[in-house]
Amino acid sequence: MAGKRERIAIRRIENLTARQVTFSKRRRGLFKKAEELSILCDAEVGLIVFSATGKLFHFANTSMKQIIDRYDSHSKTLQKSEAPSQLQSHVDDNTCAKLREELAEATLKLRQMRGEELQRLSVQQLQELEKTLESGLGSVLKTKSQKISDEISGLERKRMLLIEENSRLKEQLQVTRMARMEMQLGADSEVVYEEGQSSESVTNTSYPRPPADTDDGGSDTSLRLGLPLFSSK
Amino acid sequence: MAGKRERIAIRRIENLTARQVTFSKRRRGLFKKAEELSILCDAEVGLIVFSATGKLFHFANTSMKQIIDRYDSHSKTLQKSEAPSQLQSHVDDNTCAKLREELAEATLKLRQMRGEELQRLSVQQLQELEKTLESGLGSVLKTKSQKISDEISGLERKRMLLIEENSRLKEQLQVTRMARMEMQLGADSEVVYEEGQSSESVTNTSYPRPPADTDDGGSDTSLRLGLPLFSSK
DNA sequence: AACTATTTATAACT
DNA sequence: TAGTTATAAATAGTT
Repeated sequence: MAGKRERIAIRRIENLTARQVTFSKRRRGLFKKAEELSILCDAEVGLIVFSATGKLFHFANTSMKQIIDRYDSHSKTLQKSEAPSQLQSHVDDNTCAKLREELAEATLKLRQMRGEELQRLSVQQLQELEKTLESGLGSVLKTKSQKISDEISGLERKRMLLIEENSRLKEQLQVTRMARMEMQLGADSEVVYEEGQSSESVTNTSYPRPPADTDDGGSDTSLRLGLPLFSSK
Repeated sequence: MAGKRERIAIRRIENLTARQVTFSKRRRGLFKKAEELSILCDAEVGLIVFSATGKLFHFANTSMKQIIDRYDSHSKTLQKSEAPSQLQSHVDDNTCAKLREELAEATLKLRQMRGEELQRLSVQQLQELEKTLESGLGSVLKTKSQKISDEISGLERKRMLLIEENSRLKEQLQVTRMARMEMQLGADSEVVYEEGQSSESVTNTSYPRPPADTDDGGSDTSLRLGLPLFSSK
């Protein structure tokens, strides 16, 4: 009997067994797709995977050496073979290396803030991280509240404007109808019945269209902006 | 409506346009899956793809250089300097620019996670951020609890060992004193007073130094490791 | 690029 | 580790 069978979130699987099983399955799928791409589209594909336990898996439709060489010749950044050639230590290399280092550091911090790679941290560091996250979360909640509040205020303001306009229109309509009624009083005796109908309609504002179309459109826009905010939680 | 929509056979797509379209679609899918594998299973993944037209696409969750180096050290074949001299003549501007871009993005994300630069985010994005932060915070708390629990267990274990050793030492001391007492009973009459002092000391374990110094040092170490955990909250 | 009918991949379960 | 199945994702053919 199957339970709930949903897509997992893309973050490190904490359970060791589950992680290994998923690794096996997805690795197979990935290599299959790599091979298919190389065949279908006449592409040169090289894929290297090290499991968390350090085991190596690799695929190359031509040869890995060839692919790596070709990669090197395209992105001339991953050089520095152990000993011999340190000849080309340009300023650019340093800049690039520094950038890479900073990026690696930032990426690690991001992962840690997302709850990954925490094992290596001390309790002290974890507490600092916790404090940072709580603070960040607080700011986010505050900003979100502010934005929602702003949107609500905006909608309320628009609503008030519409209500005002509506009143004005009702008044105008009333005046118009009164004028028409007076005109008709002198020419037709059935006016009384017709007036009752109209008066009721105005009071309930239940006529399909107000005279001005532009305001109706504005109202629609407001609703479209506002509603998803609360349905997406 | 749609006609027959079957899986294509896995062989080179002859039609150029179809091949290019399929390449685009499948390449995206492949890279996505490569990234997912690296995140989900904590694997090191490097993927290099050259299109039929010679364009390079690549992905590495760490750094391609690191992965290739690791691959080389595993396959133990094409290490050393294959053709490093011509490759390293200059750093690819694109790579450097890309690095800079990625770093900027990572830095922005970090700042946003810390609660800065939130104004430009939509409510939707703020909610995603909130979810991420809550999730990260949960992981941090979980990890911290685990670590503290581990430390407590370790301390408890050490404490038990010390108690054991303490008992053993007391016993030994008792035996030693008894023997000494017996020896002195025949030679000196002042023994009774001295014995009373000593006996009380043993019972309270309040003498400055137990006979074995090594154990005392171990105890100090435990305390130094343990106490800061709880005073730093 | 966008849209779907289908095929695949795969998460949870055996 | 390998199979099964319900469901999510990818994608081939089309617009």
